[in-house]
Amino acid sequence: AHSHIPGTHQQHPSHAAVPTYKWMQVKRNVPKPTAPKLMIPPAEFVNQGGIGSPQEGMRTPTGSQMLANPLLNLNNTGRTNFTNKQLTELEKEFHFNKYLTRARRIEIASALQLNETQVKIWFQNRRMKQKKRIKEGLIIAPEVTPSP
Amino acid sequence: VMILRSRFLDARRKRRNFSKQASEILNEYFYSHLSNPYPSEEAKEELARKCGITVSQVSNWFGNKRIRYKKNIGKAQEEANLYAAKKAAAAGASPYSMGAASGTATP
DNA sequence: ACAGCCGATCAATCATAGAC
DNA sequence: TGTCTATGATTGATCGGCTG
Repeated sequence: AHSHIPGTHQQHPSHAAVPTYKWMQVKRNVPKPTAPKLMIPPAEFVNQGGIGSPQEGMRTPTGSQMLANPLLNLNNTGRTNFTNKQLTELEKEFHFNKYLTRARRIEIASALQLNETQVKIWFQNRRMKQKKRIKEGLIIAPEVTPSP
Repeated sequence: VMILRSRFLDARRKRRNFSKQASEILNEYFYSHLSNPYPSEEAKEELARKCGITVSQVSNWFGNKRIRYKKNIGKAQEEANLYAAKKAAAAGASPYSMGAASGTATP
């Protein structure tokens, strides 16, 4: 987003080299604070007794949220750390529908404690991910109901 | 413990560094288009072919390269720039450098 | 007007290969 | 043989453009 007509304006003459073009100065907007987040340490809610259900798609990003107590969020940045449970549910829903209806989105968001936007974005990213995989030859057929 | 599980699913993350030659090609393109290091889909396909990697990998490479270049600026980047610029100039007509955007002007 | 989608990219992070 | 750095991949979220 950003690169218009290239090679047109350097920030400064800079005798030597390394001009510093605008793409180098692109700064994305702060990732949003994401939900107010209640700071109530639910204490022993860490998770039901042990690995009750490691889930199919267990994904443990070391350290970060693996012991995720704050079943939701982030540290300081706007990047949300989805829990395994959330990802598992989203994945399950995706398998059912590649696209969400407004109503469904609200249900999911509510059930998983996420914003509607986060759910929406997750599905968008998930679709792109699948497209990429199919393109790379992996993964099975597209399986699109060829609607007659 | 659970970390073990990570490999289970994240197994794909078994990466392998690209060949020296592939990196050379990618860097050459990057520095010879430093003013706008955003190869088109077609350019990516060609780079992928020449490097023997996938288009996605080319995209990942440029994405990482751009971000990491910014994170420095005025570092070894300067050096690498000269290196690549020179090399590109020498190579002259073969690889890329065609009309397209601009040209790196060569001030 | 407008929200959702696409395609590309960003930015932070993960996990490992390779340098030392 | 371990430690530290370079690097490829992943992913929640943003940017600009297009569309119903």
